Amino acid sequence: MKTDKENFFDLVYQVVRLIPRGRATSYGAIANYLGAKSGARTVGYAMNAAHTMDDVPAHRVVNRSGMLTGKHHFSPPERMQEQLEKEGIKVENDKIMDFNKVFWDPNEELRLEL
DNA sequence: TTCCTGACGCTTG
DNA sequence: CCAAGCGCCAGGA
Repeated sequence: MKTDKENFFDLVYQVVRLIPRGRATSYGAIANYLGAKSGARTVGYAMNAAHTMDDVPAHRVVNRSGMLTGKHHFSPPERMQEQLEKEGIKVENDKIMDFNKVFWDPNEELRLEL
């Protein structure tokens, strides 16, 4: 019997998978999109579980400042920045440059299910 | 069952 | 403008 909590995690994975290449979003944006505006931390926790999923580009998810706070959780921490730069996202000092440009807000781009 | 920690975010000083 | 504190949800000991 699955609980609603598991559903929340699954929703997070789906949203992250929908992030287009060369774009990035924040934990709070995803949480807000799922209705848990205060559950940004929970989103990050879901990403931790997503670490086992190759279909979930967790490297495209950063905090609201665009800082690669979760890079330390990648296999090699540098993998996250490397992936982002490979997609065209400029990263410097563990932070995404022009985050306002690469920012991908599900509420603005995916406002179809709500 | 209770306490602590954590890939965050917002408000207040 | 910069720094610190509180609140949120979930999992592990």
